[in-house]
Amino acid sequence: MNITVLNNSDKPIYEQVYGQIASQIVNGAIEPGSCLPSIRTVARELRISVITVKSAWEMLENEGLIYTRAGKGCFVTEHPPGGLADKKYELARERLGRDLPFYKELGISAAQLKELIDREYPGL
Amino acid sequence: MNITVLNNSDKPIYEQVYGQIASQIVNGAIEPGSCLPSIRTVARELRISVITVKSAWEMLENEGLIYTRAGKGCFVTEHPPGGLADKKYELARERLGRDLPFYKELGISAAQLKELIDREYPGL
Amino acid sequence: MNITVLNNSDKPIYEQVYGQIASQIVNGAIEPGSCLPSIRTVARELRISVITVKSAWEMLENEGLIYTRAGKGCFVTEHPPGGLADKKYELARERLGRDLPFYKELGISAAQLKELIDREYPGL
Amino acid sequence: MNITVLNNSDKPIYEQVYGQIASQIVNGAIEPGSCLPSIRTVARELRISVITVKSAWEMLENEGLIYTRAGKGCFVTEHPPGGLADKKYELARERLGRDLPFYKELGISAAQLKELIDREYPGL
DNA sequence: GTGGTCTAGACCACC
DNA sequence: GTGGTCTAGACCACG
Repeated sequence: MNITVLNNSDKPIYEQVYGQIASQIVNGAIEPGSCLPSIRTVARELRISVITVKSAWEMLENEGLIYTRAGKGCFVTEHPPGGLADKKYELARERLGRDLPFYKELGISAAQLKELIDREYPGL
Repeated sequence: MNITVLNNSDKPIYEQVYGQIASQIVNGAIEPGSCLPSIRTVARELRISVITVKSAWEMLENEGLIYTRAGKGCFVTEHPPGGLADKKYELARERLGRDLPFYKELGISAAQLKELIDREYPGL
Repeated sequence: MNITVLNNSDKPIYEQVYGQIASQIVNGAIEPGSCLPSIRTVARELRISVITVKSAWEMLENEGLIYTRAGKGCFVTEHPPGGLADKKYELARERLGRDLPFYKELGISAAQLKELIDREYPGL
Repeated sequence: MNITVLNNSDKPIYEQVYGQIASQIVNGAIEPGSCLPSIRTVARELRISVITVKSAWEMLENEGLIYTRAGKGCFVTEHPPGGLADKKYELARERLGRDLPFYKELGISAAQLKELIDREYPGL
């Protein structure tokens, strides 16, 4: 449960939090079935607003990655539809889908795009 | 000079307009040196505000894709620094750069990403 | 954070505001990393439109002198590319470059121009 | 009487024309007392509007560089107040005066400005 | 006719 | 509260 918030990022804070939690869930870094820390705890530790954390948690719930039990807390879904590995690809596919029209419009072919990835992806 | 505006898009209108014009310029669909239609004309045709069009035009000018002459109109830059082909890759690289951290965080490798592209890129 | 606006100036208001803020930033009069007053506050104090202030702020952002975070405010860039000292010379060089063709056309030599500066620069 | 008009200049056409004529007068390239070509002739040759040429001629007249005789034409002033050489410096001083506040505000000293000139003035 | 600037007023997302 | 976006309507300089 490591989260880092950058105030000078271009992404809103709630998306930063969402992204990091989501990644740790699909990567297995956070145990399926485990209980997430309360939004108030997270808010206090990251020194951000409770509402901001709540937004992130809501995104996770909408994605089916966690579920909420009133009065108990939020838990990582044990068996998300399709499994965790699929979730990972689903999130990536969704993101890629938003950009492909842009590349196509620009006249970038799949081959050229893959070339760009090789050049720009430093961490393999 | 084809532009389509979606009001229910998540992208602001001026960015939609910018993206479509920018693409047509770097693709050569719009002649270098030619005069763009006046912001008032475009605003009328797309049924949006003059200022919204102007925002898009300003982005194009900041990118060095067009230059504007008060009282005359806006013209496509003949020889942008680096050439049009470079501009095309520059725009794509910029976009890709915004997403790579996301994929890396998710645990998607370059190989997996390229696989995704092959599966999702219908127009080759 | 001192700004003075002259309505009868030949320069548009947003450029006046931009110039004064930019100078105070490159001079260190405004702390790097600090938060600028909100565009609404500045607009109220200077009795100008919010949008006019926003134009100035956008110029500052395009120059890389500030960055803005929606819902938080606008912040002075801590480490602009090249450093603040370079920014200072860059702005001066840019301005000078616009005038040199004029002096050359007039038949003023570099020596004569420097002579003029000595005579006209009261503050050394 | 050589004038070149650049459509893609950032300066308005009437200022381009004004500047070139003014320079040629203060440099002696145009004979004092001589008759300038008619605004219609100039407009035809430069393929610009008569009104545009008229604006330039009016600036010249306001500067005291030419005078108009209705029905006869426009003539270069033989003895402008202070002499032609002074006019040259006057124009330069005026231009410089507009920029010095900018440099001072930026924190650029006279010495630094002269340094910049040496570096940026290619034609001595 | 063109773009440049400025205005007041509105709704939205984020914190 | 903050900035982001969009609107309608106005006046100006330029050609």
